[in-house]
Amino acid sequence: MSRSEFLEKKDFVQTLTKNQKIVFNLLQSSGEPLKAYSILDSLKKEGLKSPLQVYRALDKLVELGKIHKIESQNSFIVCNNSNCARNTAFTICNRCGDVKEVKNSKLFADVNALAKKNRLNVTRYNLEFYVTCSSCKTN
Amino acid sequence: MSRSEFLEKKDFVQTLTKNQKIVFNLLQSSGEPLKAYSILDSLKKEGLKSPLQVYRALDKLVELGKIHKIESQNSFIVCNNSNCARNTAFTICNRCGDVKEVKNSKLFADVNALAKKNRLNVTRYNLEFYVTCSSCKTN
DNA sequence: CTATATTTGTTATATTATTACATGTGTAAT
DNA sequence: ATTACACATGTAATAATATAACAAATATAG
Repeated sequence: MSRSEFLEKKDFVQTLTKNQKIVFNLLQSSGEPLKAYSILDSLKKEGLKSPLQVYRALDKLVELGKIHKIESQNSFIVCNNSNCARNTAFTICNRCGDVKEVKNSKLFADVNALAKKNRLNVTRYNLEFYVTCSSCKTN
Repeated sequence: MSRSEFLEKKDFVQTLTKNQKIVFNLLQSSGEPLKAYSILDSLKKEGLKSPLQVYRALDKLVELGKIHKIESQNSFIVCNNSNCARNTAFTICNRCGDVKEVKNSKLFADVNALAKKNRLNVTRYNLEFYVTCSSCKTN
Protein backbone atom coordinates (compact mmCIF):
# COMPACT_ATOMS: atom_id res chain seq x y z
CA MET A 1 0.00 0.00 0.00
CA SER A 2 1.44 3.33 -1.03
CA ARG A 3 1.37 6.31 1.24
CA SER A 4 -1.26 7.99 -0.89
CA GLU A 5 -3.44 4.89 -0.80
CA PHE A 6 -2.98 4.76 2.95
CA LEU A 7 -3.96 8.37 3.32
CA GLU A 8 -7.16 7.78 1.43
CA LYS A 9 -8.38 5.26 3.92
CA LYS A 10 -10.97 6.61 6.28
CA ASP A 11 -9.85 6.01 9.82
CA PHE A 12 -6.29 7.00 10.10
CA VAL A 13 -4.55 9.60 12.12
CA GLN A 14 -2.84 11.74 9.61
CA THR A 15 0.83 12.13 10.29
CA LEU A 16 1.66 15.54 9.01
CA THR A 17 5.12 16.14 7.69
CA LYS A 18 7.41 18.67 9.27
CA ASN A 19 6.41 21.66 7.18
CA GLN A 20 2.76 20.71 7.21
CA LYS A 21 2.90 20.55 11.00
CA ILE A 22 4.47 23.92 11.56
CA VAL A 23 2.10 25.62 9.13
CA PHE A 24 -0.89 23.88 10.67
CA ASN A 25 0.20 24.76 14.20
CA LEU A 26 0.56 28.40 13.30
CA LEU A 27 -2.91 28.49 11.75
CA GLN A 28 -4.36 26.70 14.72
CA SER A 29 -2.80 28.95 17.30
CA SER A 30 -3.83 31.98 15.32
CA GLY A 31 -7.46 30.96 14.96
CA GLU A 32 -7.98 33.58 12.30
CA PRO A 33 -7.29 33.46 8.59
CA LEU A 34 -3.69 33.99 7.56
CA LYS A 35 -2.17 34.68 4.17
CA ALA A 36 0.58 32.60 2.67
CA TYR A 37 3.25 35.28 2.80
CA SER A 38 2.36 36.27 6.32
CA ILE A 39 2.71 32.63 7.29
CA LEU A 40 6.08 32.61 5.58
CA ASP A 41 7.20 35.67 7.53
CA SER A 42 6.07 34.16 10.82
CA LEU A 43 7.83 30.90 10.10
CA LYS A 44 11.19 32.25 9.01
CA LYS A 45 12.38 31.51 12.52
CA GLU A 46 11.28 27.89 12.11
CA GLY A 47 13.47 27.66 9.05
CA LEU A 48 11.01 28.18 6.23
CA LYS A 49 12.64 30.11 3.45
CA SER A 50 10.53 30.06 0.33
CA PRO A 51 6.89 30.65 -0.62
CA LEU A 52 6.76 27.23 -2.15
CA GLN A 53 7.38 25.55 1.17
CA VAL A 54 4.34 27.32 2.55
CA TYR A 55 2.14 26.77 -0.49
CA ARG A 56 2.97 23.10 -0.58
CA ALA A 57 2.02 22.64 3.03
CA LEU A 58 -1.15 24.67 2.57
CA ASP A 59 -2.18 22.68 -0.50
CA LYS A 60 -1.79 19.43 1.32
CA LEU A 61 -3.63 20.64 4.41
CA VAL A 62 -6.50 21.83 2.22
CA GLU A 63 -6.54 18.47 0.48
CA LEU A 64 -6.71 16.73 3.84
CA GLY A 65 -9.58 18.98 4.88
CA LYS A 66 -7.67 20.28 7.90
CA ILE A 67 -7.77 23.86 6.70
CA HIS A 68 -9.86 25.83 4.26
CA LYS A 69 -8.97 28.51 1.78
CA ILE A 70 -11.07 31.65 1.82
CA GLU A 71 -11.00 32.36 -1.87
CA SER A 72 -12.06 35.96 -1.82
CA GLN A 73 -9.25 36.80 0.58
CA ASN A 74 -6.51 34.42 -0.47
CA SER A 75 -6.30 33.39 3.11
CA PHE A 76 -6.34 30.13 5.02
CA ILE A 77 -8.06 29.10 8.22
CA VAL A 78 -8.17 25.98 10.35
CA CYS A 79 -11.26 23.87 9.84
CA ASN A 80 -13.66 24.27 12.66
CA ASN A 81 -16.17 21.75 11.64
CA SER A 82 -15.07 18.18 11.82
CA ASN A 83 -17.98 17.04 9.67
CA CYS A 84 -17.52 19.53 6.87
CA ALA A 85 -16.49 16.95 4.28
CA ARG A 86 -14.56 19.76 2.65
CA ASN A 87 -17.68 21.83 2.28
CA THR A 88 -17.17 25.34 3.53
CA ALA A 89 -19.46 28.06 4.78
CA PHE A 90 -18.16 31.35 6.07
CA THR A 91 -19.39 34.71 7.13
CA ILE A 92 -17.13 37.50 5.96
CA CYS A 93 -17.53 41.03 7.24
CA ASN A 94 -17.85 43.59 4.47
CA ARG A 95 -16.15 46.22 6.55
CA CYS A 96 -13.38 44.64 8.58
CA GLY A 97 -12.94 41.37 6.70
CA ASP A 98 -13.42 39.30 9.82
CA VAL A 99 -14.10 35.68 8.90
CA LYS A 100 -15.93 32.99 10.83
CA GLU A 101 -16.66 29.48 9.74
CA VAL A 102 -20.31 28.60 10.05
CA LYS A 103 -20.53 25.62 12.34
CA ASN A 104 -24.21 24.81 12.16
CA SER A 105 -24.21 21.38 10.63
CA LYS A 106 -27.87 21.67 9.74
CA LEU A 107 -26.91 24.39 7.30
CA PHE A 108 -24.52 22.03 5.54
CA ALA A 109 -27.21 19.41 5.22
CA ASP A 110 -29.63 22.02 3.94
CA VAL A 111 -27.26 23.24 1.25
CA ASN A 112 -26.60 19.67 0.20
CA ALA A 113 -30.33 19.16 -0.03
CA LEU A 114 -30.63 22.26 -2.19
CA ALA A 115 -27.94 20.96 -4.49
CA LYS A 116 -29.70 17.65 -4.78
CA LYS A 117 -33.03 19.35 -5.41
CA ASN A 118 -31.41 21.27 -8.25
CA ARG A 119 -29.88 18.09 -9.64
CA LEU A 120 -26.39 19.39 -9.27
CA ASN A 121 -23.93 16.58 -8.94
CA VAL A 122 -21.92 18.34 -6.28
CA THR A 123 -18.73 16.94 -4.83
CA ARG A 124 -18.14 19.91 -2.60
CA TYR A 125 -19.24 23.49 -2.18
CA ASN A 126 -18.10 26.79 -0.82
CA LEU A 127 -20.55 29.32 0.57
CA GLU A 128 -19.48 32.82 1.47
CA PHE A 129 -21.97 35.03 3.30
CA TYR A 130 -21.06 38.71 3.26
CA VAL A 131 -22.28 40.35 6.43
CA THR A 132 -21.71 43.32 8.66
CA CYS A 133 -20.27 41.82 11.79
CA SER A 134 -21.63 42.79 15.17
CA SER A 135 -18.65 44.87 16.20
CA CYS A 136 -18.72 46.81 12.93
CA LYS A 137 -22.44 47.31 13.25
CA THR A 138 -22.14 49.09 16.59
CA ASN A 139 -19.32 51.37 15.42
CA MET B 1 -27.54 65.60 -7.92
CA SER B 2 -24.09 64.07 -8.22
CA ARG B 3 -23.35 61.25 -10.62
CA SER B 4 -23.05 58.78 -7.76
CA GLU B 5 -26.40 59.85 -6.32
CA PHE B 6 -27.91 59.50 -9.77
CA LEU B 7 -26.44 56.03 -10.16
CA GLU B 8 -27.96 54.92 -6.90
CA LYS B 9 -31.48 55.60 -8.06
CA LYS B 10 -33.30 52.43 -8.96
CA ASP B 11 -34.65 52.80 -12.47
CA PHE B 12 -31.95 54.20 -14.61
CA VAL B 13 -30.18 52.85 -17.59
CA GLN B 14 -26.60 52.75 -16.59
CA THR B 15 -24.40 54.59 -19.03
CA LEU B 16 -21.17 52.71 -18.98
CA THR B 17 -18.04 54.65 -19.65
CA LYS B 18 -15.81 53.90 -22.61
CA ASN B 19 -13.54 51.41 -20.89
CA GLN B 20 -16.39 49.81 -18.98
CA LYS B 21 -18.24 49.31 -22.24
CA ILE B 22 -15.44 47.64 -24.11
CA VAL B 23 -14.64 45.34 -21.20
CA PHE B 24 -18.30 44.48 -20.74
CA ASN B 25 -18.79 43.83 -24.45
CA LEU B 26 -15.86 41.46 -24.54
CA LEU B 27 -17.17 39.51 -21.55
CA GLN B 28 -20.62 39.40 -23.04
CA SER B 29 -19.50 38.19 -26.43
CA SER B 30 -17.25 35.63 -24.79
CA GLY B 31 -19.94 34.18 -22.54
CA GLU B 32 -17.33 32.38 -20.50
CA PRO B 33 -15.19 33.61 -17.64
CA LEU B 34 -12.16 35.65 -18.61
CA LYS B 35 -9.16 36.72 -16.59
CA ALA B 36 -8.04 40.30 -16.25
CA TYR B 37 -4.80 39.93 -18.15
CA SER B 38 -6.42 37.95 -20.92
CA ILE B 39 -8.98 40.75 -21.23
CA LEU B 40 -6.11 43.20 -21.41
CA ASP B 41 -4.45 41.21 -24.19
CA SER B 42 -7.67 41.03 -26.18
CA LEU B 43 -8.30 44.72 -25.80
CA LYS B 44 -4.88 46.03 -26.75
CA LYS B 45 -6.32 46.66 -30.18
CA GLU B 46 -9.04 48.81 -28.61
CA GLY B 47 -6.38 50.94 -27.05
CA LEU B 48 -6.22 49.53 -23.53
CA LYS B 49 -2.65 49.59 -22.31
CA SER B 50 -2.47 48.91 -18.61
CA PRO B 51 -3.86 46.36 -16.15
CA LEU B 52 -5.33 49.17 -14.14
CA GLN B 53 -7.62 50.20 -16.95
CA VAL B 54 -9.04 46.69 -16.98
CA TYR B 55 -9.24 46.31 -13.21
CA ARG B 56 -10.99 49.63 -12.83
CA ALA B 57 -13.61 48.69 -15.39
CA LEU B 58 -14.06 45.25 -13.83
CA ASP B 59 -14.43 46.69 -10.35
CA LYS B 60 -17.13 49.06 -11.48
CA LEU B 61 -18.98 46.39 -13.45
CA VAL B 62 -18.94 44.11 -10.41
CA GLU B 63 -20.22 46.97 -8.28
CA LEU B 64 -23.05 47.53 -10.74
CA GLY B 65 -23.88 43.84 -10.66
CA LYS B 66 -23.36 43.48 -14.41
CA ILE B 67 -20.58 40.94 -14.01
CA HIS B 68 -19.44 38.60 -11.26
CA LYS B 69 -16.03 37.59 -10.08
CA ILE B 70 -15.37 33.90 -9.69
CA GLU B 71 -13.09 34.10 -6.71
CA SER B 72 -11.52 30.70 -6.90
CA GLN B 73 -10.43 31.36 -10.48
CA ASN B 74 -9.73 35.07 -10.46
CA SER B 75 -11.99 35.32 -13.45
CA PHE B 76 -14.98 37.40 -14.42
CA ILE B 77 -18.22 36.49 -16.13
CA VAL B 78 -21.28 38.40 -17.32
CA CYS B 79 -24.23 38.14 -14.98
CA ASN B 80 -26.84 35.81 -16.29
CA ASN B 81 -29.45 36.36 -13.71
CA SER B 82 -31.09 39.73 -13.73
CA ASN B 83 -32.54 39.18 -10.26
CA CYS B 84 -29.36 38.10 -8.59
CA ALA B 85 -29.07 41.18 -6.38
CA ARG B 86 -25.34 40.57 -6.45
CA ASN B 87 -25.79 37.11 -5.02
CA THR B 88 -23.89 34.54 -6.98
CA ALA B 89 -24.18 30.80 -7.45
CA PHE B 90 -21.94 28.88 -9.80
CA THR B 91 -21.11 25.37 -10.73
CA ILE B 92 -17.42 24.90 -11.35
CA CYS B 93 -16.07 21.74 -12.90
CA ASN B 94 -13.32 20.11 -10.86
CA ARG B 95 -11.63 18.84 -13.95
CA CYS B 96 -11.91 21.35 -16.74
CA GLY B 97 -12.78 24.46 -14.75
CA ASP B 98 -15.90 25.13 -16.79
CA VAL B 99 -18.14 27.61 -14.99
CA LYS B 100 -21.86 28.14 -15.24
CA GLU B 101 -23.99 30.57 -13.30
CA VAL B 102 -26.92 28.88 -11.64
CA LYS B 103 -30.04 30.57 -12.93
CA ASN B 104 -32.71 28.92 -10.85
CA SER B 105 -34.12 31.82 -8.89
CA LYS B 106 -35.75 29.45 -6.40
CA LEU B 107 -32.27 28.46 -5.30
CA PHE B 108 -31.43 32.06 -4.52
CA ALA B 109 -34.56 32.43 -2.44
CA ASP B 110 -33.79 29.18 -0.67
CA VAL B 111 -30.27 30.26 0.25
CA ASN B 112 -31.59 33.56 1.51
CA ALA B 113 -34.09 31.66 3.61
CA LEU B 114 -31.27 29.52 5.00
CA ALA B 115 -29.34 32.63 5.91
CA LYS B 116 -32.34 34.09 7.66
CA LYS B 117 -33.01 30.83 9.47
CA ASN B 118 -29.44 30.92 10.76
CA ARG B 119 -29.82 34.53 11.81
CA LEU B 120 -27.06 35.68 9.54
CA ASN B 121 -27.48 39.29 8.60
CA VAL B 122 -26.42 38.71 5.03
CA THR B 123 -26.05 41.49 2.50
CA ARG B 124 -24.90 39.20 -0.26
CA TYR B 125 -23.55 35.72 -0.75
CA ASN B 126 -21.45 33.66 -3.10
CA LEU B 127 -22.04 29.96 -3.56
CA GLU B 128 -19.62 27.81 -5.49
CA PHE B 129 -20.65 24.24 -6.28
CA TYR B 130 -17.76 22.04 -7.37
CA VAL B 131 -19.01 19.41 -9.79
CA THR B 132 -17.87 17.11 -12.53
CA CYS B 133 -19.44 18.55 -15.63
CA SER B 134 -21.31 16.31 -18.02
CA SER B 135 -18.68 16.42 -20.74
CA CYS B 136 -15.91 15.54 -18.27
CA LYS B 137 -18.04 12.76 -16.85
CA THR B 138 -18.34 10.97 -20.16
CA ASN B 139 -14.63 11.26 -20.96
C1' DC C 1 18.61 -3.69 0.61
C1' DT C 2 16.66 -1.28 -3.07
C1' DA C 3 13.15 0.61 -5.88
C1' DT C 4 9.61 3.86 -5.56
C1' DA C 5 6.83 7.52 -3.73
C1' DT C 6 6.94 11.51 -1.26
C1' DT C 7 8.82 15.47 0.84
C1' DT C 8 12.08 19.11 0.94
C1' DG C 9 15.18 22.83 -0.64
C1' DT C 10 16.30 26.46 -3.79
C1' DT C 11 16.22 29.68 -7.63
C1' DA C 12 13.80 31.83 -10.88
C1' DT C 13 9.68 33.40 -12.85
C1' DA C 14 4.70 33.85 -13.80
C1' DT C 15 0.32 35.76 -12.54
C1' DT C 16 -2.75 38.81 -10.22
C1' DA C 17 -3.58 43.31 -8.26
C1' DT C 18 -2.66 47.98 -6.31
C1' DT C 19 -0.28 52.61 -5.26
C1' DA C 20 0.75 56.99 -6.64
C1' DC C 21 0.34 60.75 -9.31
C1' DA C 22 -0.83 63.52 -13.40
C1' DT C 23 -4.39 64.73 -16.70
C1' DG C 24 -8.86 64.96 -18.78
C1' DT C 25 -14.01 65.38 -18.81
C1' DG C 26 -18.75 65.95 -17.48
C1' DT C 27 -22.07 68.37 -14.35
C1' DA C 28 -23.82 71.69 -10.95
C1' DA C 29 -23.90 75.98 -8.81
C1' DT C 30 -22.62 80.50 -8.80
C1' DA D 1 -18.70 81.53 -18.66
C1' DT D 2 -16.24 80.28 -14.65
C1' DT D 3 -15.24 77.82 -10.91
C1' DA D 4 -15.60 73.72 -8.17
C1' DC D 5 -16.20 69.13 -7.67
C1' DA D 6 -16.83 64.30 -8.77
C1' DC D 7 -15.58 61.01 -11.70
C1' DA D 8 -12.87 58.81 -15.38
C1' DT D 9 -8.54 58.08 -17.72
C1' DG D 10 -3.52 57.43 -18.60
C1' DT D 11 0.91 55.81 -17.24
C1' DA D 12 4.77 53.97 -14.64
C1' DA D 13 6.20 51.55 -10.95
C1' DT D 14 5.68 48.07 -7.67
C1' DA D 15 3.31 44.90 -4.44
C1' DA D 16 1.11 40.58 -3.52
C1' DT D 17 -0.01 35.99 -4.80
C1' DA D 18 1.35 31.66 -6.90
C1' DT D 19 3.85 28.22 -9.80
C1' DA D 20 7.65 25.89 -12.73
C1' DA D 21 11.68 23.38 -12.90
C1' DC D 22 15.15 20.78 -11.06
C1' DA D 23 18.17 18.68 -7.51
C1' DA D 24 18.59 16.42 -3.13
C1' DA D 25 16.94 14.09 0.99
C1' DT D 26 13.85 10.97 3.37
C1' DA D 27 10.29 7.51 4.16
C1' DT D 28 7.93 3.24 2.86
C1' DA D 29 6.85 -1.12 0.47
C1' DG D 30 8.43 -5.18 -1.19
